Amino acid sequence: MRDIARAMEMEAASLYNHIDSKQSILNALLMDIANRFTVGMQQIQSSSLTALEQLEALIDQHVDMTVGYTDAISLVPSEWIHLEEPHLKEFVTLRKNYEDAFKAVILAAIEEGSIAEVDVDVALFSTLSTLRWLYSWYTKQGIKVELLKKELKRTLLQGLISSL
Amino acid sequence: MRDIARAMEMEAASLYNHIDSKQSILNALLMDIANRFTVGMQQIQSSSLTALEQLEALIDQHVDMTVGYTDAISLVPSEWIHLEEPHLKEFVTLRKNYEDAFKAVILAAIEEGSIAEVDVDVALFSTLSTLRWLYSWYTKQGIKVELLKKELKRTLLQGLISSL
DNA sequence: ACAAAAAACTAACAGTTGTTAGTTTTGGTC
DNA sequence: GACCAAAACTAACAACTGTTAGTTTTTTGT
Repeated sequence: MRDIARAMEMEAASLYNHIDSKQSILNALLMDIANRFTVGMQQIQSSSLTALEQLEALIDQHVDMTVGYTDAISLVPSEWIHLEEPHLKEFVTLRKNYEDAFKAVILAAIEEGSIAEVDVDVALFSTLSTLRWLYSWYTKQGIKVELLKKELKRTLLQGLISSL
Repeated sequence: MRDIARAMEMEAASLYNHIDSKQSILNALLMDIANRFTVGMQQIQSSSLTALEQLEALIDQHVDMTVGYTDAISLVPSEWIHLEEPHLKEFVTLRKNYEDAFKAVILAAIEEGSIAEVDVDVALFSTLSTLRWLYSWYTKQGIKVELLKKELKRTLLQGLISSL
């Protein structure tokens, strides 16, 4: 809290005119991110895109979120564990729902024949690992957003796309 | 330190009959992992395997390390940042060398024509993201090691393997 | 059985943590 | 210019952190 205060050029105690607690900051940041991903997933689900196009849209969404909310998104891989109840349960539920929906899109893509019959759980884990860690990597690179989206879709999907 | 002591059924102060400091524990764990990966990379590099086979051997090595040293390996993605100098520099150097060697294998695989002409940096980042986060995922699954290796190689490489 | 070494213990330290209470300053409205 | 709320301040709290000093207990080798 004293680090945050110094960055805002005030005393630590003054922060409490604006926030309830340190916990509430973590919660606000994580919930904002979780809600944005949830809304984005709903929009993609209710679209008329093919499953493969939905997969591409999901990758694009992760890139946009990473570029637009880099700092908050850096909390997602590890820091969510420090949430306290009931916020922890709430966050884990949102994340589980998102993963289930993501998995359903991969399954639909297999069924429509646009990607190979891979192990869905391994594919989901592998894809999300890359997308969740993007924030730590893309800042070091001088890569343009559109190129990043293109190369990421190529790397993540080309492997999945059936070579039949 | 008091948590560690409780797990070892002793007082926190008693730990210092066995270790120098909390820092030294982090350093010992991370250096052991870093050295094992470095040695493994050297063995693979000096083998007579093709570049593609070397890539497969690297994936197998990550799986073996993840299963064999799950706890210590969980420190690698995020906790290394808390190392103090000179250990921090030492660790970062070992990691950079490993990444460079990994990248060289991907490049060699492209040159020998066994994988597609992908963006090497994106492919390296994507592959290492998955392999580094494996520890957090595989314990939740009841998956057998050999199956995990097979499916992981399929997911990570099939995407790379040229469909010509 | 005894001396020496190893490893446990109690007690306490100095520094850091998130936070509260009470007070003073700032900035906008009548 | 007075008034009031918002937001800064100072001072301090209780809990927790890694670690040390000094002491007692346990283990080991002769």
